[in-house]
Amino acid sequence: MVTIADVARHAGVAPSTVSYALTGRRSISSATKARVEASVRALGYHPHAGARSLASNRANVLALVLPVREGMNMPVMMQFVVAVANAARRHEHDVLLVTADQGAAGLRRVAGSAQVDGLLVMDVEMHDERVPVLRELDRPSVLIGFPADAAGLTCVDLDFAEAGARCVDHLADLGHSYVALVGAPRAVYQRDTGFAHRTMAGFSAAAMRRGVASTTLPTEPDHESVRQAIRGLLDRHSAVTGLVVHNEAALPSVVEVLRELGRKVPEDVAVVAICPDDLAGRMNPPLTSVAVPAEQLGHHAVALLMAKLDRAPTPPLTLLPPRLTERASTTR
Amino acid sequence: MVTIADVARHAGVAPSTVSYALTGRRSISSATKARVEASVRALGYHPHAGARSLASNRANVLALVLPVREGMNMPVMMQFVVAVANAARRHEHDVLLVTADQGAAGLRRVAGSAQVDGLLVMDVEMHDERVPVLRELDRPSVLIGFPADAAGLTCVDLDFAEAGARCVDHLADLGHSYVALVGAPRAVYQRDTGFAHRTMAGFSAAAMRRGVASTTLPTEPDHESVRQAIRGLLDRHSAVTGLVVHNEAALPSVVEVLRELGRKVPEDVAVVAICPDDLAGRMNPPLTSVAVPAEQLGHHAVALLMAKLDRAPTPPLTLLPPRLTERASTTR
DNA sequence: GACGTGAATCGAAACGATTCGATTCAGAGA
DNA sequence: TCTCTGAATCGAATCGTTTCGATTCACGTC
Repeated sequence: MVTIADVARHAGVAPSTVSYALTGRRSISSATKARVEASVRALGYHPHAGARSLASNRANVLALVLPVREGMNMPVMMQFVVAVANAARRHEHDVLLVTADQGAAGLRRVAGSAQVDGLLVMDVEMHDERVPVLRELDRPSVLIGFPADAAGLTCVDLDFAEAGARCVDHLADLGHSYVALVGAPRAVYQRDTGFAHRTMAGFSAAAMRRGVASTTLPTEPDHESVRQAIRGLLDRHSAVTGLVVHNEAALPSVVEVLRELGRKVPEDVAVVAICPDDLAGRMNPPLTSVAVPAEQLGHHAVALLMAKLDRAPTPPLTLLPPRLTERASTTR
Repeated sequence: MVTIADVARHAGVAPSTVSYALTGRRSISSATKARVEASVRALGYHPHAGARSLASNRANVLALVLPVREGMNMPVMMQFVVAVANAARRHEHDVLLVTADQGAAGLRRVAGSAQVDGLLVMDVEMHDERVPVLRELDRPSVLIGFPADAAGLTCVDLDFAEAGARCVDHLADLGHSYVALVGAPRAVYQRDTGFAHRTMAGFSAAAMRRGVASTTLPTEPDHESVRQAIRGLLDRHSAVTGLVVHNEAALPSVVEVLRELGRKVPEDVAVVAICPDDLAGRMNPPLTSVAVPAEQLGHHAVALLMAKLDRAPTPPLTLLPPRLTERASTTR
């Protein structure tokens, strides 16, 4: 293995000078710096991560705590993961995966062993068991999503309440007077997952505000369940002409079932989705949607965590404003 | 921070004794061991990962190199990731994420800095640029999937050739005499991704062997493309009565389009999918399928990597045998 | 009773970086 | 000429483990 001492010898300087030349923590003459960098390349030097973390008390690694639970949407999740990993790299950090089944012990382990400098927690529930653990840990963390009691935490999320409201507003603007929210699977609500609740709350509140009748139903993603749910919905609430779908996995089935039931989109039923933009655009017809900006959320979360690591002040709550894109599934 | 010296003091032994008691690398009397463990719990001691890796030359971390490319199926990918993470934990290892966009430099960095002990590489292409890098690295690695030239590498994968063949055999057994392979998006073939090629090869070879006419078509996942593809297929090859679908994302659309075209499944067209079991079972009708055993593959890959880390001999190539499950989309 | 043996434990030297004074040196100011 | 200053560099301590002899001790043997 090539060590910093080898580089120092090769460049004719002291090891500490190499360190300063590479980290930039003290001023080094540009001539020396260039010589050091040349030696680094010549020898193929990579600082030993363990030694570095031991000496500097920084691992340059973030933990990404990702639950994989029933009803979750994997493509969206994956977008997050990749966005986070890439954003972290841009800040000279790597990402260590911690799955939810490792539980509180997993969090304590990676934080306690100084394996990671900070934690990023995804898919936070209203009463999340991981939240108290995070509080007791001495490492900074950022939650993507937020719990009922967010005191003392840093959270980022899409403003789902506003997203739900924007959907209703859009439909109301188009003249619809009876709308339904086709939501996440029941399990997600039972877990009290924040984003699902907030969407629903925003949806209902906006309906009230706009004087639009509304109803909501949780939906399982398999085709048969969707069929029964939609059929039941249109039976019981025959005046419904606008659907807000907040369930990526069920989306194709919803559209198909409407067609099957002879309801044309958008003529008979308008559909607005809350999902990643590319998914909405690929549907047939392309769906008007409020984007879930996975990429942007991931970047933002990493940026906040970096700020906390630098002891910079950070806003406790960041809600990204929803953006609605009109496509063929709703028309004026 | 609680250090091993603190634990040693608390337990009344030398630091080295604590180390031996915890790692089990030398025999320690059970009385002492118990005392040390009690102290560890009492003080909440976690060994400092950096110090450990520096001293022992092992990081207890695996790199998971995951590309996220066009045409890839995220749910399957995610199953892999989670399976790998959990399997790694069972071997006392963590998982560091390396995304493909970090390229060869990323591999060199994590390996060169001793950040990881070994690498797991997913979605390997026939002529994968990462393969030469892996060869030059001094760390052991395991590929999930395999390249054209696998000499000197350790690879695990589902036996996709056999999977394709099993599908044809099943359809041939049912009396079908003209079958089609609805494959991955064109981009996947253009990249020379191994699994897609091998499925196609196995499919075609089996068709020859069984005296069954066959055709193949790459397929984009969006609904409209699927419709055109399937319609075109049934126009040009009107005698096709059996479909093998190796494209998770297109699956729902394929079934829907068949229905739309008035072809009943399984009466008019039999469908066999190559995809994760749960997905096949959730479709309407439930599809006969050859399972892509993500969980099993992930575990196996980790087990092999662990064996290599222990310098145990490992088979260079492992092909998991495909398992076909009959469901409602094909009938006798 | 001296001796060899093996199990249990100790002590100290790595491991490879960072970091904090200390040192050197050139140039400015008096 | 001497001192002062600040930039550039050096040297040594430090981080918290693991690991490799060395040491201790109890016990059985001759």
